[in-house]
Amino acid sequence: MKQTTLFHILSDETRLRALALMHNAGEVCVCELVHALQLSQPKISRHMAAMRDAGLVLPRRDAQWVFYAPNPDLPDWQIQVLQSAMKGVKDEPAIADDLSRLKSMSNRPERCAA
Amino acid sequence: MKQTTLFHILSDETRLRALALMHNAGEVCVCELVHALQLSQPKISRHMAAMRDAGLVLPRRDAQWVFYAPNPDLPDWQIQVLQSAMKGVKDEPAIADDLSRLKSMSNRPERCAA
DNA sequence: ACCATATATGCGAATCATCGCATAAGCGCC
DNA sequence: GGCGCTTATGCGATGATTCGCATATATGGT
Repeated sequence: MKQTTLFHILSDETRLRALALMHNAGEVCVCELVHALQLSQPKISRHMAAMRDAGLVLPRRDAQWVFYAPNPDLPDWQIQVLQSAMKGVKDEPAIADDLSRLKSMSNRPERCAA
Repeated sequence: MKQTTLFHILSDETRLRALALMHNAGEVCVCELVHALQLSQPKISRHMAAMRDAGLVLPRRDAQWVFYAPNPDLPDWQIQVLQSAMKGVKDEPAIADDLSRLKSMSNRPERCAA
């Protein structure tokens, strides 16, 4: 992956919020993101596709759901960029709201074993 | 500065190369960047303006030259992102070429005391 | 005042990113 | 096969980014 690609991914608020949610809650599926971030399903799906194509997140299909999780096998410098980015957003109220909406979501899909 | 602003700045190859040159050589002026990166002067000037407006670099005017240097007073997470970004580019041949062109540049302006 | 060097910017063209909407595709269940 | 739920994508519109070119501005020297 080109260096600029990682930074381009991180330069969008929706993708940053989705990443923060994944790093806090582990695996999340698209419908959880839609609920927590309060955005349209196509919008979430496209942004997740961008991150998947860049290799930043890994998809796992489970029945009708697709769960996305941070890719743990990135080069060191990319892991460090992501960690620092998470530090940079961890005190944002919007991020806390996203997480709290996720936790209070009813109908969260059951996880089966990865 | 919004989190996304930093990443947007880093998502451009020209700005990354300019940052790498500054982090390796300290202060550099626009004409040095033009020579080292082999790009047009207006292009360099605009990219430096973007980084200056974002607070990432600090300008210092010295006679007809403007020297830019990395801003050392950024929030921790931003410093860490920048350091990781520099790790990510340090092995790129293009970056090494930029630095070598800078070192072999004749007519480099004299630095006066900051 | 004039000129040379260095840097910044106004402007229009071309390119790229993002979005909403509709719709397709994948999966389980009956 | 048909239905419901979930996710992905084709398409056109809109807005942002980047660029080249010309030109303005700033500084120092003669």
